[in-house]
Amino acid sequence: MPSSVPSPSAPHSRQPAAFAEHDHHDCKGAALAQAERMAREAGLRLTPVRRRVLEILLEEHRALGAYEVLERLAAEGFGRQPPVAYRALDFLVENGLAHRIRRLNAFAACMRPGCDRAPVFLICAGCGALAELPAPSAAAAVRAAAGEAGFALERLNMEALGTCPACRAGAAERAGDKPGEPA
Amino acid sequence: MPSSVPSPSAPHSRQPAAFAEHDHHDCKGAALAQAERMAREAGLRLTPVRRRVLEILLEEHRALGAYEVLERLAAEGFGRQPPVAYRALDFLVENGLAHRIRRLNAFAACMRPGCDRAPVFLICAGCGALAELPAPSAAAAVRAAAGEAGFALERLNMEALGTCPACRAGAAERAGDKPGEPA
DNA sequence: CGCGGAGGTGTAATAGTATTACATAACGAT
DNA sequence: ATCGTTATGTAATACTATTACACCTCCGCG
Repeated sequence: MPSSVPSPSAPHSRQPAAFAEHDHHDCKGAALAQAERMAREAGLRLTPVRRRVLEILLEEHRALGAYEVLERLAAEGFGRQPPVAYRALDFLVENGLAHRIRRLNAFAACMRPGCDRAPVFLICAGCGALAELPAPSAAAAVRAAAGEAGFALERLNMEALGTCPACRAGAAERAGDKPGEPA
Repeated sequence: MPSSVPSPSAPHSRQPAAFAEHDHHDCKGAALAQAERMAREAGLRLTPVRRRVLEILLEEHRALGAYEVLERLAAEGFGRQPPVAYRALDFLVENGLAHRIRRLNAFAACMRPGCDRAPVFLICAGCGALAELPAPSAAAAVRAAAGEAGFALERLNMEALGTCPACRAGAAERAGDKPGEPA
């Protein structure tokens, strides 16, 4: 039951869904619908394996390893060899429906298919949650600096490790109930 | 002989050393000296293996896999098991003397020990050259966005894939001598 | 209808990257 | 000199990813 975190109020303004309470069934459905629309328009073949992999990735706001995905596929009657998972994952990444999180050797569904192609990924070291944060100004700054160096930029990946709001709150509690920054 | 690329003039203004002609012996020596100074000041133990690994990384402006490093270590009489390389590499990364390039599953010497802890890495898809580009404004933008989301950022990694000035020039030539953007 | 190509799915085998566990040796401070 | 700590070395293994090839299905075309 991913949508039942009962903490009462959202303490921060522009949190990605991954870090906030939300109706995950909706959030998942919306992303999937958007992916399907895109696929139809772009003439992509969202076959059963591919679609199922996307659903699997959408089930949680964290990154899954290829072998983790593969296990679930195998359990459902799909192939049980690594290429089955890798091919579907590569397809999704290639077409902007999923992201590869290199720091984790893992994959995550894209929460904004069609939007920002160079978001920042926030990885919580505490709970493993993964958020996709739009940061156009960061991407622009990189583009500018690269251009000045004469480098033709094709792909950009930004990944951050840290602590999500919930885990910060938890840590602060355990450290002695003063909600300021403990250390 | 890494310092003998005879192209006549530098066409761009603020190129990192990796993309420009330069005296590599100097560049290497400077980075090593700076690393040694830092180690002394911080009380780090830059042991023979560690120092040698740093030298190996400094030999070229590209990222080396752990096993590539290991091979050279083994050939020189150091241990021949993976942990030998990984431990030294981890030490260097941990202390800001090297970087892990996740897109390549590889490691590279830090060209500015003590400076920017969150540079952007430019990876040339053509020749494999790797440049470390300071981009404080990009890092700042990410920090700001993360902070707004209530995320306590600890580590940030930005990696870009593209084409370096030299490879662009080569490609343009092969495509028909018009130095503008071909496609 | 039968044929042929393209792309997709499946398997087997293997390559490449990284870690755990444990023994030994070097160092640094009493 | 001795003890705790840190570093080095090995063996074994876990985890991640790719290559090579067989089959099959879908589609367009004669």
